[in-house]
Amino acid sequence: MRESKTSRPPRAIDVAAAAGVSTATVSRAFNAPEKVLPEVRDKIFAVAAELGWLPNAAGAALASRRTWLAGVLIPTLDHDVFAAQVNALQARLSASGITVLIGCSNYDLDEAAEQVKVMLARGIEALAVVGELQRPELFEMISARGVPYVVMYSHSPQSAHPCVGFDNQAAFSKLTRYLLDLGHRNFAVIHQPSLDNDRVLARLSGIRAALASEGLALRPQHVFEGPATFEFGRESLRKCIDSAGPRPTAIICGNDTLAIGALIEARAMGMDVPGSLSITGFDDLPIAEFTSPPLTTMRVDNVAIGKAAADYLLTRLSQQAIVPREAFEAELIVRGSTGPTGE
Amino acid sequence: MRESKTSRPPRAIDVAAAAGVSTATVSRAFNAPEKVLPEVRDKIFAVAAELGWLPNAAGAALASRRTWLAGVLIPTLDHDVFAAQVNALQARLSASGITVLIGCSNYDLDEAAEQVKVMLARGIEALAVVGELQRPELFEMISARGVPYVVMYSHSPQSAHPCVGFDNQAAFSKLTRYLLDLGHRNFAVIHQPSLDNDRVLARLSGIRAALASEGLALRPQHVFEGPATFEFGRESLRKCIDSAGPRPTAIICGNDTLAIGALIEARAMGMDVPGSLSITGFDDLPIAEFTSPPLTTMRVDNVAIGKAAADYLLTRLSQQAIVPREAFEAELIVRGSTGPTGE
DNA sequence: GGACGTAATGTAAGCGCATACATGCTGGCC
DNA sequence: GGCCAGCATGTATGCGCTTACATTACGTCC
Repeated sequence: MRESKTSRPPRAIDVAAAAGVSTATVSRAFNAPEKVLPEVRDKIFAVAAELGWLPNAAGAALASRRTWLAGVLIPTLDHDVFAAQVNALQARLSASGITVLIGCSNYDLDEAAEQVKVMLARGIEALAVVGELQRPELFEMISARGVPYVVMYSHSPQSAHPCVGFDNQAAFSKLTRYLLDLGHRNFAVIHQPSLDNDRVLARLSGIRAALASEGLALRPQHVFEGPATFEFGRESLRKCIDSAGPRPTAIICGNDTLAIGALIEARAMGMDVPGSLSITGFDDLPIAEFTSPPLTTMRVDNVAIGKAAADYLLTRLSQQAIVPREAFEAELIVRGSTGPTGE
Repeated sequence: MRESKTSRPPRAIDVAAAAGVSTATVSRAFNAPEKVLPEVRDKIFAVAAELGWLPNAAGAALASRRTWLAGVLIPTLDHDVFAAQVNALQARLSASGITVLIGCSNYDLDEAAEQVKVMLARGIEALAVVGELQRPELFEMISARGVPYVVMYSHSPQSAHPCVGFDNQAAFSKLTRYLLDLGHRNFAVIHQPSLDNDRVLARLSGIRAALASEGLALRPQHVFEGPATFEFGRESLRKCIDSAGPRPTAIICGNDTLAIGALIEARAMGMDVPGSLSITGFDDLPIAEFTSPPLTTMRVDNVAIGKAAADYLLTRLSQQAIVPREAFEAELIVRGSTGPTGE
């Protein structure tokens, strides 16, 4: 491990010289140990450790045409849902010797395409991307290079892409159905920005579809779109309650953060939840269990999705077989924030 | 962008041929545009786009001896604090054309050293690492290669490493001091696993130091170490209250999750917070403002830390000047979960 | 005992680029 | 008008590794 700060890092040829072998043998000792005599191998390992040699990945990639790199493209790391998926995916791929490049698009499609371009230049051999609503050139680029990919988190039956996720539309239809069955007929929705976001769009259409099956619809003044923060949830709840006309008895929120914000504000306004107002979330954040009342929400196993996406890519990397797409289901978690209409 | 799936990706020489120039000019068009005649440059760009050529990073790295890669080593992405730091750091470095490799150690020092080894093999030119409690070989490896690094998140005055973070010990001393000034004399602590974790260790010693200055100490039965979950917070609070002997009037928690767990349980047990029990957290999670009562906690600007770490590395990368270490301060946020002792 | 298979290692080419150096060309200046 | 500066581009080498192929040594089998 000795090596002066000024000199360049040792190369395979240095190890070879010190061990009295050729660079080919050094390479084999690390990449195909069984092809090298145990004593020679041990000598090489000892010398490499002594010199602090690490095989230069760029050289290896160039010569072997393998980078052992994969990419994952998500909107942001600043969201438990994506962080959990990436964490699981990375753990899995890392165990197979694959380094993962994480790209964040910040919900910007052009940025997403740009990130993929950078990743491809780096030589990723597989890619997982959140959301299937992307610039067409994004999929074109990876297809042109024959890089296997998978769409994570969302899963729509008619999707043109392999995907590992759940059906956002079906999930919100189920949730809405649950509320309809409770007797609710007046709904409000508080949701995240929908621009370029297929998950949010699918959720909204799931709600509308379920309502339509009962001949119901959302009033424009009862749909609130804004940042996924507690504050926006609170503010929207207030506007919703204060607005003229028939007051909603059920509020469907795009995620738990918005729902908890709404819940907090409803309680602050002295409203009876679920007596006179039902509120639902999505994600089942750990805190959802502990709000008062506990939040009715839906749970998705993000760790499983990350693992499944990794497994899918690993399979595609090792063989040509087409693996069936994997559908997860969002599970409805009924807690205390929802109940029958008071009427 | 045409290119069959079977053929290998185009190379610079293909672009050169199609544009009627040499590979040197293609390289210059992308890396030193001002050295190429505008019309030639445009032709090259057009051809490159047409062919879908992306410069192979491995080849570029080998030839230029620059990888434009940096690494960041964190315990896990599954924690808002680290995710926020990484997100900010990555955004900053990405804007400078640097790709960041994210390594997660899962709080395991050997795994951390292994990750750094992999990163060095990939050719990272800079490294940010959370926590200064690491295997010595970790720092030896990066020093041997002359790779600039910075310790993120923690910052202790006597540290041997450049660091961008705050003084965990001082922060918890300040917090404890605040409670002491409120009249508290009986304390309990609920904290995360301290093994190999300098942040947690420093926090504990900050608490003990402040108490010692008043001749006080923590009773072993009032110190709870376990996973940073709501559940462990609840469970510990219950044990704490049910335990024999003098009951603590203030509970210092290692982070907000534990504190909120404790708060929930205290309220469930019918205790008056802060009337008969004060509870503090750390991190100032968004939800901390909305618990009942709102949680007294401490805030650290993780986004700023991530940015500052990136800036430090960027500076070290561009010049040799030693940049002074940057000290952040944890800000005390007094809310409703703390108050004077009831006595 | 000689031919041959096999295992261990060496030799050398080349992966896709960047860049030092060479070349050619234009224009300005005395 | 000749010379030279300076610009645009080309030529060719090598970055550090892997791997096809060559070589060597050895054991085996008839």
